[in-house]
Amino acid sequence: MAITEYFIRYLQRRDSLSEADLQRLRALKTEQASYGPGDVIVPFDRTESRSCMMLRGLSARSHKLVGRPDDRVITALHVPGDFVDLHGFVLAGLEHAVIAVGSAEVEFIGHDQLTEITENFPHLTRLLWMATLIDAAVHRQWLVAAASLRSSAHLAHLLCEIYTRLNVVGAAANGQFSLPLLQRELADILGYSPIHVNRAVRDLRDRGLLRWSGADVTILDWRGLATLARFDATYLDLERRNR
Amino acid sequence: MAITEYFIRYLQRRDSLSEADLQRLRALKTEQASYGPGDVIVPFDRTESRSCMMLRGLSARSHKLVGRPDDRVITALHVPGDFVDLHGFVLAGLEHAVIAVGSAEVEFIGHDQLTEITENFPHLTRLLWMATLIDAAVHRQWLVAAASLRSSAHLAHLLCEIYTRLNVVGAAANGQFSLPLLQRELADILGYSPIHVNRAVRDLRDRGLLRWSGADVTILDWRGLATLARFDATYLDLERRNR
DNA sequence: CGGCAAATTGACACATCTCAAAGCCTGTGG
DNA sequence: CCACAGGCTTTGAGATGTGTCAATTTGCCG
Repeated sequence: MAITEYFIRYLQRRDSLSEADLQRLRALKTEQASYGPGDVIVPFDRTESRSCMMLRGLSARSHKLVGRPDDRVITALHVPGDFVDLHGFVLAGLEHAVIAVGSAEVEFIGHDQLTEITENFPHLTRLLWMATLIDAAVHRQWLVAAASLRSSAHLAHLLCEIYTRLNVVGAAANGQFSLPLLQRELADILGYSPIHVNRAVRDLRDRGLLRWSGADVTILDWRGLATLARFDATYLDLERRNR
Repeated sequence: MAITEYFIRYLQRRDSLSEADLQRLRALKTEQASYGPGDVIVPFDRTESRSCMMLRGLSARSHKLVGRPDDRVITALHVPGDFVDLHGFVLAGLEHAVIAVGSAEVEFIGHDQLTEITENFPHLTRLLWMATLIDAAVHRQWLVAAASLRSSAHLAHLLCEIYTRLNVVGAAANGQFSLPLLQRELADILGYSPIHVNRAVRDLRDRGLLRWSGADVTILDWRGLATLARFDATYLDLERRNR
């Protein structure tokens, strides 16, 4: 069972891979698994011995709140090609759970293989490190968005980012993509109430920026959406360079 | 000029360092520099060839907003021992500036030395990686706080975190620490207006949770403050383990 | 057709922002 | 030692953004 080609595209968009790096990646032993909407992919647990990568669909990092079992906060979304909980390999474990958004497929990679890569493949190690740092840059951008954008613009920013990330790995084009997020889940991501998310969605529709029915989103006016969101993709680090 | 002992304490709190690792760290060639309040330590620039570590004081990651030159958002605070822009080594550069909060001293480390570490010191490499991942966990926690806490509790969470991080490296004790942040800067961190920050500070004072005058903060009721903020230090990954 | 979950809408309460003004501290020059 | 200036902090009042609750509509699936 070979590692997803999405991840290789993700890396090749940012650096070139040597033949040895490519072979090492393709030789990874993985286990595949499928999940339905809301299923827990990686439980909140600090003893996991493998990390997972998205193959198909979306996943989210879901934080429980102490003393409020009904509420949760989603701090990240992951698209195909993302190495979702790579950080669980270096840290003592996860401080949150990873759940499926819509139906999803993932591949698990044992931490022993990652340790081996850090011992023998320094360049590949830096690229894995890079992947976790891009996640961190996304976190920072979400903080910037949360602090500086009102609801519609904040939602618009999320949509610009997700579309761009899907587009990078070839999972979306022509402004169209599938976003199987409930408005309740969007609320957990943006930090608003579900009702307010609804108003933001309607606002973007009323402005003629997009069409959105069920899970199908079509961006009608990219320029307008990106301007409203003050979106600038620099933080996704899409330059190709030696690392 | 030797690397800061703070960083070694930071690492030793989370893993044990071999004699070889310690020697490599202490042999790092560094350049030291001092800054006054508000000075730019690392400009917004994608061509920096060295990374900096906090020696004394605080620094912040400051994001400019497109089209709003007067506003900015601060997405991270760094205390002594933090390897502030280590991620600039692996990424194409920074998407933000690093500025001094109060007066500060830092040490710069050339990226060539970091590359050399990734080639020859896999365990040390994983620890550097870990440091950047703890920063990412802090970002996530800030997102959780922003989405789930109201102003006073949100401010309380920041104070609990900064005190804990200062305490870990031995830069604060007995609930007392120096926080040379203007209320305007606190506003840029929390995503509130300076006026609202002021009301939050007053609220914490009125509840008898802390004393705060100028840059001097004394936490009078840690339990109360942590409860209000729903603070749980797990995300700072303070367990000692092999990585 | 019926039933359920999600999406949508309206009305009102609460949180936070903005603008304006007053009070406080500190450094400087007389 | 005092007077002053400037920046920061503090306070007040009204405008805007967002949350909550309740009800209705929509869309999917049995």
